[in-house]
Amino acid sequence: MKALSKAKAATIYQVAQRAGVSIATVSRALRGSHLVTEETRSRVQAAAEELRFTPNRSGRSLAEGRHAANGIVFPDLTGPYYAEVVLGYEETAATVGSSVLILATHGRPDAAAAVQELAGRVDGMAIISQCVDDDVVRNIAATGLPLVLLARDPVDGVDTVRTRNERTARTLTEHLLAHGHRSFAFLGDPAGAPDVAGRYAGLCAALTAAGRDAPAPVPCRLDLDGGLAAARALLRHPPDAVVCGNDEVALGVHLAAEDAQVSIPGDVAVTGWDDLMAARFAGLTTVAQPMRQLGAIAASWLHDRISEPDPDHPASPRRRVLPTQLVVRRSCGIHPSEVRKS
Amino acid sequence: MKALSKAKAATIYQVAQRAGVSIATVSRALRGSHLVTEETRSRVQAAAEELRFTPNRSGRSLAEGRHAANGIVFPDLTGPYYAEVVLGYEETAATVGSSVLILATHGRPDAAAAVQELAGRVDGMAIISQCVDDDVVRNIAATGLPLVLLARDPVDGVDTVRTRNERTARTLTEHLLAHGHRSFAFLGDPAGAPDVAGRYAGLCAALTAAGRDAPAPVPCRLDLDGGLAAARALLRHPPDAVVCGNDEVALGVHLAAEDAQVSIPGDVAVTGWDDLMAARFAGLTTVAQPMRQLGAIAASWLHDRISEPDPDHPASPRRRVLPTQLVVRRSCGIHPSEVRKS
DNA sequence: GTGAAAGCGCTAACAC
DNA sequence: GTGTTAGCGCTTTCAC
Repeated sequence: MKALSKAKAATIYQVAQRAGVSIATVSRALRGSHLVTEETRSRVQAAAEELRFTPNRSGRSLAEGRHAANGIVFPDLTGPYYAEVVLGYEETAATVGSSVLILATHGRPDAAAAVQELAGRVDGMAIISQCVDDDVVRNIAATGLPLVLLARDPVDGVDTVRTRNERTARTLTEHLLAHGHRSFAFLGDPAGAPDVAGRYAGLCAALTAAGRDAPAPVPCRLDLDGGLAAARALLRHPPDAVVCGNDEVALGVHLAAEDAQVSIPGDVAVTGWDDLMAARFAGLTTVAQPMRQLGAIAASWLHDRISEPDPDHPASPRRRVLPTQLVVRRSCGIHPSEVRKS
Repeated sequence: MKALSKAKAATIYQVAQRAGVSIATVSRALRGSHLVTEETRSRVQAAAEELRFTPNRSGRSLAEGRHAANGIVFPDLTGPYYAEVVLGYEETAATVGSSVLILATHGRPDAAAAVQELAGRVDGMAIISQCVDDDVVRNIAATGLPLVLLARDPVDGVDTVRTRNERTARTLTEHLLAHGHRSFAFLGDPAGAPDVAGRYAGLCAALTAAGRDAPAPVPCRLDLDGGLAAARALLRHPPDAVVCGNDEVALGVHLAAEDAQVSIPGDVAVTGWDDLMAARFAGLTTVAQPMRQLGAIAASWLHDRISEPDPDHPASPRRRVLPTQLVVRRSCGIHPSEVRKS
């Protein structure tokens, strides 16, 4: 038995030689074709194991004309939101035999190039939120590469999955109004993300319907620090209620309120969005959304597209809006005795 | 201008034909070689854009003999812990030009096969915790594929990065003893993860040093529900302090305590590990660890290995233990007035 | 049931 | 500066 080179991975040729067969037979044997005698198969398997042979995926992909891999692009993985979506995606992709490539854009200027390059290594790709421009999306879609947009405004003929924002934001606002809150602030930049835009729109719609003025949004980064910074200014003259673009912002407001000795919900009500684990422990009223499912649907739709019978006449684009749910906790001013567990 | 086929991605041959040059020139032009006139380059670029050409990565990888991609394997992505590690990994990998493939094992029985298959599509791979057996790790390492183990007991000659567990657990325990706590419980399965084992060992060491008996561990799943379930039984006769394998478990204990009307820290002290965002809002005493950095180091070491000058004589295996830090909040019994913000 | 050989899309010598 | 061509590792006809 020859010494194994530690540096170079074994190829199908070496396995073939060792087993005394042709590379075609090795390929067949290892992939479970029934066109091989059991005897040959076990000889091949033995050789493959001795050489620790792992088929080179590039070779295989090239020959098969597919990558058996999908990509997912998102702005970041901080905060549980994207992580959950990615996980739902991975889980479903795995069940249909696709590997998953991730790409975080981090707001990098060269994000477009990175996405393009990703497009060359996958059979399909999901894009979350506004991490790249519509132009980039259109270019890639025009390539024929299957695409699914998540939590993002639809583009031309591309599949899109979103969660319900506007309607639930209206419900949330009505709830706050019922609590007697009259003056409102909104933390988040509607222009920055379609989800935030929808939430702001819902707030405005409900306020207008109630005969009240809608506040101008207070743009801020969608994380703890963003909320903290925005709240510091805001809390000097607090409104009755601060509606935040997401939970992290709302939690930032919590921290700022603590610093400023402002009581929640005594002095000001606060709401978030996403229902992160931390929201539960902070007693934050928020909106739960099926993040995992968002990712799962993307992976599943992508798989459908990839295995479409006639790619020249693709099925018409799919759209779906997943329901979201108001989760009332104490931060919006509900009486302590009424606080629902969970 | 011919109609673009929507179904099939363009190849270098089509670009060459359209630009009236050879494929070699296309390759050179597009990759910024200086061996092309500017005039040719722009012709090629125009053709490439018209055809929306994206180089097929399989072809390229095969020719170059490298994938320009790294993998990372982890048990799950729920809870912020792994997500942070993965993000740190992605971030660093991106800066050195590697794409990232993720693989969640979910405790699947065929995890080994999935990891093997992953090994065939990457230039290197990081493995977090005990998501696959040592045998699998050894097999892959023997292949010559660069590997880094994270938060896992070392294997043979494989690079390993961990975070400090035992010593900080001792510090934590001493802190609890100083609070006057005398009876302890530990929630988590030391046999399930090396991190947990280290934390338990530290607890025991500190207790033994203080002349007290170490409690037997109470095995439980490392998530909210695991902690909740384990705590329900435990809280019927609560010890002075419950030391948990991680924050999620500790937060589960919080929920159980709330249900059972047991006060934290009045009736029982609780501590976690990881310093999740939720821990801050739950007032949980815990231990912070540099998860992001863990991932970043893995990616960087992998890159070093991959570009090692002489793969036949690899540098000796690297080991590193990252420091962790006790974060004292109110759940361990500190007086409210002393609670440190953060 | 097995082997020989033709690609898959690309890079990199090597010619010119 | 550009073209020709030989692979990279694999799958898959097509012969036998």
